[in-house]
Amino acid sequence: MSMHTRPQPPENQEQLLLRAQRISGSSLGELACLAKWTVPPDLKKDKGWVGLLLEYYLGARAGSKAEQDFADIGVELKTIPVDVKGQPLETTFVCYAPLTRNTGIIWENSHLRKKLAKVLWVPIEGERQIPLTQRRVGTPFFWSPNLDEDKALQQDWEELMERIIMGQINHISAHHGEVLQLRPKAKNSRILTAATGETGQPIMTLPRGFYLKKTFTAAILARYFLL
DNA sequence: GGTTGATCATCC
DNA sequence: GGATGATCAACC
Repeated sequence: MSMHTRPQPPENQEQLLLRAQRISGSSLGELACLAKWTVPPDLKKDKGWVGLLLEYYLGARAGSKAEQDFADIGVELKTIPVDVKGQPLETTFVCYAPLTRNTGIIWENSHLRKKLAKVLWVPIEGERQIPLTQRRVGTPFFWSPNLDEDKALQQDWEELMERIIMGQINHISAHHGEVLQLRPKAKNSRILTAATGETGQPIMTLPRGFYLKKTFTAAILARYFLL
């Protein structure tokens, strides 16, 4: 890598993949330097820093609120921290779970399915023993759920949504679900959002997000890299 | 507060 | 050691 300027949004999927391939093998310190970004000492107070740096290099619109990072070309970007064996070190956040006005939503039209329809996975070395500047970008690849993966996601999503709609939100833990988890997603545990209680009454509860379990993303990575 | 980007750190 | 519940920051 030499000179760098922030790219425009990619015009097509091939261009996006080429950009990601071009920075694979680079260290985060190298990329940050070229972009004139300051590298934080660690991710304790900058948990999204790596994702934002990749967004910058790939031309994602900063602070995008669209359904996907690259809505025009139908792609969601996910960086995923991996260990030396290529195993995921963290679960993967997908989207918030709708806790109200959710009775008409079906799997086929769900936000989660839309987001996961096509993902550009970018593995990044994520072990804490590796200084942030020295962590390297891995090989990027496109993924779309195969039939089995789609069915597994659908089953968990429908089961979790059913519980939410039935007022069981405060009885759902991250143990529910085979490939998906429902877990808190908020600035802190004092944040509240509207939901439905056990007798159908309005309640306030912690916002929840859907996360992909590590076993699920590990299989995706294995399917690609062992192919 | 809601949504984007996620990882931290305590508890099992 | 790993997963669950908690948390951090920017933008709106």
